[in-house]
Amino acid sequence: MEVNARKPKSQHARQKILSAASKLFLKGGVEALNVRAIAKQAGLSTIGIYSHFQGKQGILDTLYIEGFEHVHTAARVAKPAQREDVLTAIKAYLRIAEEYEAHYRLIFGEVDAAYVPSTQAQAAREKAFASLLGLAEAYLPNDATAQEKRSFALDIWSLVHGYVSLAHHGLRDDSQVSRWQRQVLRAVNVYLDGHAAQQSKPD
Amino acid sequence: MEVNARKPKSQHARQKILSAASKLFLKGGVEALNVRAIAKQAGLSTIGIYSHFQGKQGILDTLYIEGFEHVHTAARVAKPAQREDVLTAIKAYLRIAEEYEAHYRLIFGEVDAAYVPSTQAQAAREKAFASLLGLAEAYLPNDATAQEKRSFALDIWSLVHGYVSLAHHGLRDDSQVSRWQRQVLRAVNVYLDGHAAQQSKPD
DNA sequence: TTCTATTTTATAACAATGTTATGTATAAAC
DNA sequence: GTTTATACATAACATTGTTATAAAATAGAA
Repeated sequence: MEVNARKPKSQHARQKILSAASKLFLKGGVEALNVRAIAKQAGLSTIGIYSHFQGKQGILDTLYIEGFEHVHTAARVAKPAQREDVLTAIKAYLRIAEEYEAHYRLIFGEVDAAYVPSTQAQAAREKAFASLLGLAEAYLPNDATAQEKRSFALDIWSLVHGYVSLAHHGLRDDSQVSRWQRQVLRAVNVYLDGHAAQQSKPD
Repeated sequence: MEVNARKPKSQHARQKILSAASKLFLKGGVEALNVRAIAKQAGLSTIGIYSHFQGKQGILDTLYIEGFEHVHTAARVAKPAQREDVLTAIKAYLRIAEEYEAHYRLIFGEVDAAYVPSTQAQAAREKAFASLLGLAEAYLPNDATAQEKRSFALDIWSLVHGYVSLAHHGLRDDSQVSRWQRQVLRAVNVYLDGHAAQQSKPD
């Protein structure tokens, strides 16, 4: 009676644990993620977290990777990109920051000062940044240097992430999310205006 | 033999505890702040943390207030302010973010997801933001609306804080602090160019 | 100064949470 | 089928914030 024989039974446990952790995380953030709660939600004991994920760190790393994968997805654009495409990517980014708030807080360290992402988790971050570089490449002129692309990507990311972070820490008044997003997009437009003015007058 | 009779004796203990906590915090960040370590550093038992500070939360709140007081100090400028003055304030902000990194991480939540600043601590944040509004007011034309000032302050703060936050989370390559700071200032200049262009063409 | 009330204090115990240890069960390899 | 490796439940451990208890110290009133 081996039903679903393609996946070893232990992978069922791994999936159960990850599914339980994700459910708790999406609903209650990282505070809801303690090994006893995860084990209970999965209908198992805590030891599986250690055998399958090497402990709580492994759970957090998995979620961290998911978080940056969302960022990666949002930032991807096709070449060439106009201003509207940049703004569309930023809207997607902001949507993810809202919809996956727990992930967002995890990837930007609002978790526990002791959490240090694993090497693999850090690779997910690099991949997400690479997609932002892709956005810069698609938007900037073909003769833009690597340094210019990098600077552009960092500028945009700083501005947008800065807004998200300030919102997380009490600097957003009671305005609606959509209004805050319009603020972000307006700020990015101001930046893009300044950037365009620089491009049109070579030093 | 009441030497230093102006300060009740219990205030000596309070000061000892705060001094011990600050010393640990500045050196080891929030991870170094556990009640047993603080008590040991102060040469007392842990109970004083509860009677004088109502627990660890009180210690964190006190340090959080210090953090935003540093921000407040950096952002203060005299009226009227030119671009150079804005850049000077940003440099001061970046210096503080570097020199008081533990404070900076505390005020932006890189501590423990369960830490929620007290009402008094949140007031320190509002005061710091008020000084950024003052910066906006000093820089913008006299007929700028409150909304314009607020937007400007948030834009600048988002951009600068965004850069600091990205640096905290692995997005700063191995470049020197001063080079990163030049990046921030360049980005702010791009933004200010865009902003100036908007000011000179009313919609 | 004495007495009373309040606050502070050291110490032990408790609660929560990540982790490890132990022995058993299951899965994989031969 | 036997042996080896992995997964598992459970209990115990280690750490850290907090509370409980009793005693000491301080502050305020008479």
